[in-house]
Amino acid sequence: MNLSPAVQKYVLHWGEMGTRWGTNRTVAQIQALLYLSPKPLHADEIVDLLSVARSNVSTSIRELQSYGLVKMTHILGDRRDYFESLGDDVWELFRVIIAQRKQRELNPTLSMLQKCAMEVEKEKQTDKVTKERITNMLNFFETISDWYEQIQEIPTPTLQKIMKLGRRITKVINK
Amino acid sequence: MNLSPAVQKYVLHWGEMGTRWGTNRTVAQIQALLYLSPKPLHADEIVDLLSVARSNVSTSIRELQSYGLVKMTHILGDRRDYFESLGDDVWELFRVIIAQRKQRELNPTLSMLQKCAMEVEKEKQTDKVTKERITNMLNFFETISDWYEQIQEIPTPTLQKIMKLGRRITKVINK
DNA sequence: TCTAAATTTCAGTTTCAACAGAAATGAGTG
DNA sequence: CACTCATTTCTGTTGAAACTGAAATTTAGA
Repeated sequence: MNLSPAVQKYVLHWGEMGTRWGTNRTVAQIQALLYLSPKPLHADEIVDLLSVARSNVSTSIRELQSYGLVKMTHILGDRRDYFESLGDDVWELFRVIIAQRKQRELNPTLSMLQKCAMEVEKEKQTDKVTKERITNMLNFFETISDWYEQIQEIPTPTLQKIMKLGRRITKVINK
Repeated sequence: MNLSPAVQKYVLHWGEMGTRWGTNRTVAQIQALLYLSPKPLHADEIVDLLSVARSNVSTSIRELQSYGLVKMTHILGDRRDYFESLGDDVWELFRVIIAQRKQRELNPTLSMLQKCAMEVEKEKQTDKVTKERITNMLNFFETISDWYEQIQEIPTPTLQKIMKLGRRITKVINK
């Protein structure tokens, strides 16, 4: 049981990048592996293919499931859990990632900014510029947060169109 | 020399989040501090305010400068370097961050995917589904990459409008 | 050119998350 | 209800990056 060179390259790279994307190597590798696999895999196959500890696979899969990136399936006459990735629509993956990022990278800051904006207003010694910048940042985070949420509801073909439009969107908007 | 409670909260939070945004705590804290400061600060002031080592400030500032987030200024009759953050337009900050992310989180994967897509075509033993998924992911990354680049060129007011529109953009697009 | 202030480089340490392996728990079968 | 296979939890280890403090370098002015 082993991986083709191209698949191996993909999985290893995905693992390395995983750290920059906010997860750890194993989680990213497993996601890559399941994404590329034409059939569901069970935990021991993953252990084999990636040479990581069984326990590590267990916790990583759990994380992926909690994100909604990986689903469990079963095979008749086999007690073991099998796993497969979302994959038929890459844009659906994108939405899941966006939701995750919002929750981990945006929401905490958003509520901090709200508190800070309140508090700083009462501070007489604080410079006007400082107050203004906190407000600006708050507005920015609110806008981005909303956008992240609305993205969720745009169906794939439309989303694709928007992205492909790129800056030509300017023409449409300014009408 | 000290920080008001609200500013302190902001800076500390920014530092914690920094790790999730792809930098380290000190870099993020300094960026926050300079963003909120109504006047440029020199290195020793930063050391004082954040209680970090002088050398740490030095390397962190360098990183921020390389991103284009922080500029150096001078004051007449003072040899020391003073630093200030971009801040008048939060959306300009956003563009810088986007450019950074593209370079670190997208470009490496984009070129990996291109290589993999080439290679995997030659692999006869590899499943059709696998090949397809690599291609899909490549297309996705190409689209997103383009989008990141085009975002750079959209002026702030337009960008703001687009974001505020959110999913109502659908109506405009589908015409 | 020399000196003192300012900055940067470097080597050692500290910190923290990722991971392995063992032990514990759970679940299906005879 | 025991036994076995599968999964999860827990604890200790490891490795990588962040950070400090000292030493080295650079820079501006006399």
